[in-house]
Amino acid sequence: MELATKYNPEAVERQWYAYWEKHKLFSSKPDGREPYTVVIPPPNVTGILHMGHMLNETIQDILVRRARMEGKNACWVPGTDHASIATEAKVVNRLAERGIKKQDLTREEFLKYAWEWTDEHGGIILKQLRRVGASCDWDRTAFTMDEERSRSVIKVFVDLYRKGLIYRGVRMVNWDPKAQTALSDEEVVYKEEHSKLYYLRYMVEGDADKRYAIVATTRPETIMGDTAMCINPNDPKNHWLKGKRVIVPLVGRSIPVIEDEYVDVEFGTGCLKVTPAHDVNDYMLGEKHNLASIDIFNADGTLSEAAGLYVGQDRFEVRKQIEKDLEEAGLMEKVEAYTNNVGFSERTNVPIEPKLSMQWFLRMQHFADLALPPVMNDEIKFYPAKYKNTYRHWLENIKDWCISRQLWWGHRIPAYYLPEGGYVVAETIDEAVELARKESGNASLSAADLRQDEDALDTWFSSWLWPISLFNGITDPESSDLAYYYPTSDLVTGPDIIFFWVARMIMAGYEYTGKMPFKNVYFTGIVRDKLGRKMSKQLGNSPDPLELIDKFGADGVRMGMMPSAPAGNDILFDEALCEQGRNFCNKIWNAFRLVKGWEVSAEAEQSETAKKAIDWFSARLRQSAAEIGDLYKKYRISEALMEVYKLFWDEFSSWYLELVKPAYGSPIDKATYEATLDAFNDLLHLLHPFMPFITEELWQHIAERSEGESIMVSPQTIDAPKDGDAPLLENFEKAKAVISGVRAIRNQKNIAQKNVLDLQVVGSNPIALYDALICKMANVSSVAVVSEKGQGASSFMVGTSEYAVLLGDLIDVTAEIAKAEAELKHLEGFLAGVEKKLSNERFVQNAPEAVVALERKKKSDALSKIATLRETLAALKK
RNA sequence: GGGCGCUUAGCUCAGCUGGUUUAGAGCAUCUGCCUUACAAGCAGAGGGUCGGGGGUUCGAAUCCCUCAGCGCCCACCA
Repeated sequence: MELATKYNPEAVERQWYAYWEKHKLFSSKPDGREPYTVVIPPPNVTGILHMGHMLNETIQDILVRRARMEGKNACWVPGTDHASIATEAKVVNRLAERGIKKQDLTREEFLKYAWEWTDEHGGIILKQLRRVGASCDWDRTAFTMDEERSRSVIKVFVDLYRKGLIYRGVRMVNWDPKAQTALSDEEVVYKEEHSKLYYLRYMVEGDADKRYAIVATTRPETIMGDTAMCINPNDPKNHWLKGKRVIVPLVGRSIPVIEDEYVDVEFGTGCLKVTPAHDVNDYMLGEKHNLASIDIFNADGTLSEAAGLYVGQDRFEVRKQIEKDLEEAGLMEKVEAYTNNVGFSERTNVPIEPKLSMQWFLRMQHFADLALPPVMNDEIKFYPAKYKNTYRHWLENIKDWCISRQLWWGHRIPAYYLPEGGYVVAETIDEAVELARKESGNASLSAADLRQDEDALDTWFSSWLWPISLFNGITDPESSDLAYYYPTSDLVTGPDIIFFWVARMIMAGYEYTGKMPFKNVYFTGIVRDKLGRKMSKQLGNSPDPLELIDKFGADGVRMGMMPSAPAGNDILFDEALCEQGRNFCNKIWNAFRLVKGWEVSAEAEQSETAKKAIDWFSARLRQSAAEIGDLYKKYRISEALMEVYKLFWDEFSSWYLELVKPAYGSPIDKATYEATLDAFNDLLHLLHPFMPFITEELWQHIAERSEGESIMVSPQTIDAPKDGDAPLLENFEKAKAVISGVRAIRNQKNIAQKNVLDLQVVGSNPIALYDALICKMANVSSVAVVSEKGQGASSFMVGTSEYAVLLGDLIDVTAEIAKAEAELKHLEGFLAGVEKKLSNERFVQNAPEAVVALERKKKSDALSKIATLRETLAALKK
């Protein structure tokens, strides 16, 4: 078999993914095994894969593949989210391109377009996930608006309504004038903005001296909605305004001066304009002081008839215009530059307008009480744990959730209005009619008489059911899938949706199953560019994951991202990372080429060196596998990968393979060859979760694969560490140090590897059993035990043993002296530190015996090394 | 304004309840090598006193206080 010198991922990746799918290797059905379940954070149905997904899905796939290889029944459920606002916005834009306005369509017509769009784009991202290697059970693919999930949402809404947890009412909500819908508090992002602070003159009504109050505001366009001016009763400078009335500038309306300690005396002039319809705090003042509320805005952010002025103009146009008009009217005192925080819609990125409107809300205190304890007491574990704080703070300050959206794309609220007023909430229209008849006493009411609420539900009102609804657990609480797969095992997601999604899933989980929805939450970081900036279209710093996969292979990109992505840490992405991943693939590939290129001989005898190498490497494998298992348990996945990486590259390739490699032109003995294949097989198993494609590709050449088999379900063969492993590994490290010592001397003296050298060890040889191995790797004739090292030797220490390489004329005495003196200085400093400790009586008395004993060992070792060095120096200086 | 977290080699990070030879890894760097698996490689090397200051302790990167810088979350005084 002829193998290329470079690994070509393109040639194997698609083929293996097709093979996995064909043989349903990701498929999961309940059985007697321990389940391991992950539900995907559903990406937007019309979205495409970005670097954030790439990281997130890679982590999930590593966990899922690892669990699968451990013999668990791994089930990773994929799906997409209908993303109501985002998708509706996209559909609206697309229609606009065709010259169609949403307002001109009926709900049904609009939804037809929306489904077309969904069918066209939905599923793209699921295809892309396959390129990454994601081992999802595709037969279980779900959509938050498919029939099962929709029924679940409606059922839950009705249930919560009947439990009294959902209510309808007029409240001040966050209004998105672009999407023209209410938003939840979580969908508002605050940004600092450089704006202006306007000081307006409010003339005092009937004041002979034409005195006026000055009100500072950032939003002069809202004065048409003013229904009071407020001062702090304890503010002496404004005492004179008490009980007076003032005239709203330009508008001419007379409003009362009210008093409330809410007003900050220090801000501006201490006079606050009160606009109850357009400011949250003003709204509270209005409630308290029983003020009128004038809603001066239309849903799209233009001024309404109620404003009386500037009707039909946009809010920001009006701000500019009113500034001029106020100045012309002599009602503007001054304008200052001002920086304040403005709330923006997370989706449409336009400033939020606080607006009074009729909405549906979910009472959250009940859910907060359910969801806080299990996280705080670690029944549900967060990785990293610091997010527990964030979680607690939100739950301890929970506010009711506005769940209605003035959108068509989504789950329509199952509330039905009766002709003569009032409404009923029901899962189906039939049930609604029945309820309506009872409610109204009118037995002749029919479906046609009822009008369903126009609003849709917040997307997250379906997402929060995801771990349950994926297993049909809402519509069928006795579902066998639910019983088997739920609670799910691990959730992998970003901390940015801890409130939107994670917290609410925990709430729904306990409410509807009485159990947690998942046992562990792994929070990923944000993928940034190498300068630490967020990836954005504007900056053009966001690579396309699929192009990266084309260039470096899926395994290369996966492996490249992971080492620098510990849980909760942002990753500074650079293509160089993928190069490292690609190089690693190549390393694995070439190691395989080497092994497969060997000619195997049944007659050849196994060398002592090969035996030693095999013993050592199996111990090394056991040690690493245990370490890796421990790291997985702690969700330190990047460190687990680093461990595998070093194991393969340094220990296996650089040491083991070089040790067992037969001389040029010679065959390898059968026993060593088979042991090497076994080790390779073990390594492929450790590598597979991280790099599924190349490991599957190579495994077929190692194992006798029959159609349908796969490395991912083949048994692991690495044992737990054994008793003798530790000393064996320790001694082997010494042998490596001796070899490295010789090589370093070669490097310094420019002596080629092919020149055989003479090596001596002074006094005794504690690792004599590795002599042959050292001879092979360091290319020395022997390891001679001598009482005194020979002339012209360059020496080095391994532990407390002194090794010497005989160099004859090549020796550079000055350099040797300098080297020895530097080391002596270092050791003397070290010894001084140790002796300081040991001469401290309190240390000897208080420190644990083991620690003191260790210090004594350090001291004697140091003394012995110093003695050796002094002798060396003396000899050199002769 | 409140809270949380971070600051360890050029870069990205480990270093858990203070003690295992005067701090580790990967990448990058430097030197020498086209050595018959791999130059996307091999061998070797250099590089930090753990943000500043103070304290606790026999002993601190590790605990406490303080200052500085950075990041995130929440609140949202017009």
